[in-house]
Amino acid sequence: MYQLLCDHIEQHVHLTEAELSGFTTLFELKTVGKKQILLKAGEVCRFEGFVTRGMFRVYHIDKNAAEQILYFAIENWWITDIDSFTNERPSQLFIEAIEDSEVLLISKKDKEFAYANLPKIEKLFRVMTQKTHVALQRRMIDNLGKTADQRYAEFIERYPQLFRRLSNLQIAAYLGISHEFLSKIRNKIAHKK
Amino acid sequence: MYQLLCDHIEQHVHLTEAELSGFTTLFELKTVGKKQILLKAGEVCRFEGFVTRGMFRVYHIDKNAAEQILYFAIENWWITDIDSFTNERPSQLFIEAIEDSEVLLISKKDKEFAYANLPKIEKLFRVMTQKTHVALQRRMIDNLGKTADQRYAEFIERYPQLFRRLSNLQIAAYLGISHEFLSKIRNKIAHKK
DNA sequence: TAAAAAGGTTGAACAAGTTCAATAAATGAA
DNA sequence: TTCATTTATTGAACTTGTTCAACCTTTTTA
Repeated sequence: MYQLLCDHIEQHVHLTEAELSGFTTLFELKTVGKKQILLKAGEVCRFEGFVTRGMFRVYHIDKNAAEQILYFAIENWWITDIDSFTNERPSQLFIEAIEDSEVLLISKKDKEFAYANLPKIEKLFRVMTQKTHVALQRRMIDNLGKTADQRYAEFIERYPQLFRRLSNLQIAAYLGISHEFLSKIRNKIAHKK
Repeated sequence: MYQLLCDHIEQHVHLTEAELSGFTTLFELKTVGKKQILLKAGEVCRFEGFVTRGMFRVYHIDKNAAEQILYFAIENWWITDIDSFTNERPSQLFIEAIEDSEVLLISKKDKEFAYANLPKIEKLFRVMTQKTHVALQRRMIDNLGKTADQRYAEFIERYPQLFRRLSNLQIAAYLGISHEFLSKIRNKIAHKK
């Protein structure tokens, strides 16, 4: 599973053997069963994680106990509450495995060590945060201007590999609609052809 | 107006006199009149800008000619289409001055020069992108789970300095609702007291 | 300073999305 | 396999938000 991480890094920056192993040895592998929770709202997020197997959801729970899903993460994606992790403040988010999963974890101290000693790692995370930000901007625009039907159709098209592995409950929480309404959208699509 | 930029940088990283002036001389001051457009969808965004006076909006226009506002930027905020700028691809966004404004612009080449020669600048932009990302995540969660009334109330509370300077048309496009509906929300609030 | 343009409000009819409750289907654990 | 739990579907009543058109106020500009 360290190979997945090495491949991922190589796609963004070029490190020497020594740099690469120096960085990857800062990570610790953790096995997480389905429905197990890695982070609870209220706790400080002590890790940044690279998913090597399975799938996670990062979500918020509001006063009405409704869940809003910020993102899903499968193999090769990162999970953390970036605000809680970097500023060491209590998180507003939950992170939960929705499949049996494996994740490589790095602590804040070790990440800062990497930033201080491996300038290319600073670049890696700057570029990754930028990419994530661009994706979130696009999603924001879609949410501001599009109907649930359109957002659902685009989700399927953009993330077919997530779509296949997710329940409609999860997708509805990601789209910001009730699962009943998603069911009605699906019915309409099925009968339209 | 270079002083504003220097102060802003100082809040995030500590640079020597030489580093600071080496970086800030890469910027060029531009005066932009109200309603003037800095970036049109379809063009490649050739600048990253630091606002020193006035106000901008960064927005998208969809197939129905409706506008979705991604963010506003007043003094001490940055404007760019980060995707178009870094990857040199056609933008999907517009950037327009909504007041008479002044902005300090840096080109991609000069920004890369800064990244290569001033490692602290890489950190500056990583930290800023992270902050922006955290704010957008919170806004995303609000959009997924809250009604327009709640989003409007929170906008006023969180950004009173923007609220005072913005028309309801702009705020509606930011909240993702019609301006007529925003008007009805305002009416309801006014008569509730 | 008049005219035009832009911004704001209101109401009525409509469309999009929620809630609740009932039921069915799929999955998981014993 | 069986029972319990989770997930998905459907309908009816309701709430939230849109659209369009009319009208009024404020700001800009010739």
